Amino acid sequence: MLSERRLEVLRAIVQDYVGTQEPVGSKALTERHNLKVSPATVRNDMAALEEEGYIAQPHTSAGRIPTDKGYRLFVDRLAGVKPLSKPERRAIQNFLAGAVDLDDVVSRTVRLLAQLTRQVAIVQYPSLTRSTVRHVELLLLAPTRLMLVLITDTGRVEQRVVDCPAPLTETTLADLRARLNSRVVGERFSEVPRLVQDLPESFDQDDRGTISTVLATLLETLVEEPEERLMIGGTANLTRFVHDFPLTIRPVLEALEEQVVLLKLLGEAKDSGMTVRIGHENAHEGLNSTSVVSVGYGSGNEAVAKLGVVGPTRMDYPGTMGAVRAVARYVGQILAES
Amino acid sequence: MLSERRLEVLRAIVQDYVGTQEPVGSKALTERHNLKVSPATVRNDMAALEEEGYIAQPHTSAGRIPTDKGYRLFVDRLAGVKPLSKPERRAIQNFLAGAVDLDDVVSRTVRLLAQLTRQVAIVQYPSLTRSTVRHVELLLLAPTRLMLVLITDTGRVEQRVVDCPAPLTETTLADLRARLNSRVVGERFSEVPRLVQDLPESFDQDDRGTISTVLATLLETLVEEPEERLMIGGTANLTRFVHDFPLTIRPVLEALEEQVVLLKLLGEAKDSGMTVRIGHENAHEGLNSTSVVSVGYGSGNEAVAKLGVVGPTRMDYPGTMGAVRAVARYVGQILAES
DNA sequence: ACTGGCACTCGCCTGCCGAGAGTGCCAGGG
DNA sequence: CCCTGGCACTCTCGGCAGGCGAGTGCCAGT
Repeated sequence: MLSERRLEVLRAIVQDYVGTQEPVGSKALTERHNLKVSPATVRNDMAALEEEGYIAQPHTSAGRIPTDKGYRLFVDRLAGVKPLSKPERRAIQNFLAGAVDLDDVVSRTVRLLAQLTRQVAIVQYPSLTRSTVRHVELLLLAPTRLMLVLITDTGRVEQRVVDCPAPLTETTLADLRARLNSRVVGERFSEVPRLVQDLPESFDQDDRGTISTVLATLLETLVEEPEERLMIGGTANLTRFVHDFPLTIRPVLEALEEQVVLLKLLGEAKDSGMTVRIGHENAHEGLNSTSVVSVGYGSGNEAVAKLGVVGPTRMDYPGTMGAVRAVARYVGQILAES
Repeated sequence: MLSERRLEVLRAIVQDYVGTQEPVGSKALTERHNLKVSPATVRNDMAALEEEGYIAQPHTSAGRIPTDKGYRLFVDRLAGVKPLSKPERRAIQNFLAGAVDLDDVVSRTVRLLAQLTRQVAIVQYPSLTRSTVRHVELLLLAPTRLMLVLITDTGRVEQRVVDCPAPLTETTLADLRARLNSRVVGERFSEVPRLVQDLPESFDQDDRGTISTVLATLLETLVEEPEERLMIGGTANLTRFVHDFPLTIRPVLEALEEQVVLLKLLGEAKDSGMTVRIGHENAHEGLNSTSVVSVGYGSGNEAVAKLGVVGPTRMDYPGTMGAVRAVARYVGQILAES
């Protein structure tokens, strides 16, 4: 077990390294933090910390830098979440409140998060699966071809073209539209399959096939993966770590281009509470030198999607976590209001 | 006026420099291209080209590199557009044909373009203003609140919430919906204002205010800036020019994050034909060391939006232009079909 | 008008050296 | 037993000098 002071030394190393981006030595440590001991003592502690794998030296006779394991301990036990200042919180609220539609909310959130953390921000669009239906619209494009438009309470619109096995009249369509809406409006997506199950039976034999097809398409749209879309921003912030360039930045940019990778990344995060994945804890190889801080957000007390930031492992964890948490909270508020 | 051979020398310099990324000297030139003259002669020509500002040397006793002016001449007079091979064209068609909706078309186009050119791709969403109306839907959300959904022939869906001055019945709404659609479906956006002008008059006095409000919202949606949305991809390709890093890459990434900048960038391009903007010809400062190749695309014979790529001034212009043109053509086809 | 030759310039690479930072270890003191 | 000061050692980094080679400009000759 590590003594209290050794933990203190580790904390000091992380803080200094995050600040200066340079390996930190024993002398500098005793000067900048008022540890009540001499450099020599700190050296012994550092040797112990290195032995345990919390810190490492890039080469002999350089200072120490934290390892992934060191950051992990720092995040878990040594640091809290740094709350934002009042003015910052006000600014966030005001900025988000100006959004005109869902796209705008997401895009503002991304910009905000990127600016606050000075890192790459990722925001998932609110998921369908936990949303409720606001309206289902059916439009006849051709006798055997119609368009299905689904509108959700989060303001999202999904459209699908349906090819029908048999022609459909405007009257039947209007009937279907009315009955469908009366059953599903205001309901959770997860409830819809049960609610429409027996709908085809109440129609003419001739139309049942078509109606089943339409309903099948609707259900398909509803269960569609709990979110395909997301938005990222702040990639220019990657250039701030000019040091280990461009070997690090290349794979990161590549990873960020793959929506699939990012979705998996957010998917791996816990559903509730904040998740921090440090360095090699990230499954994707390109992100092995980055950390991902993510959290769920939602309009009610349940998360409907996630957001987060990607930055170098040497990031300001308390500050980043504070910003991510605050943004998630305020986005949730905005979504609840609209 | 430059002699034929000097132009040939310039072309050779551009080609070699684009290939090797290194300043090219007189000896290498005579070896790699079969100019029928000696290095000494080429040196004289180079001196003349430098005098005219088409090439420059980074420092004394290094080879020459083309200037922006040199590239300009190269593009305008010395190089054509290199058509893609048959297999490449097939691949493009197949890849785009797999798209399921408009978002998918755009996202596939971006990926395709980025991959073909190995540069950063930008694709504007098809513009509303030149599209035609496929359907207008009106949904009552509350007695004095309705949602207007506009569906375009390019498969795009726009939605607006309208607050009405007076309550509206379902019957009136259905009436309005029917009359509105019978007038505008299949029409160009630009025609719509004229076509709906006298519509309020045919309704009850009480409803006219509301109907005018709805129509106003519709018209607003129609004239909305000739496109706000676009998609970019292939930013990881920026890391291929590791040389003048990161001084160049930083401002470029920043510029790419600003949708406004990109829209202006595409807006500056000619409406028809391909536009190439080289280095300092780009208004935005961050893009002074890049070239932008852009072209309009559309479902008919008119362009409804633009797409292009951003790359270093030292790019393979003929190849890039060929890829951009081909992709634009095939996207147009896909849009026309759907 | 083109060519070969020649002297010259300059950036890049290499090896070398000294300074400085940081370490590990050890013996001594509270 | 833990902390401390001292000391020798290691290794990186920056600066400097020298050699190499690519490339140039100029000039005299064909």
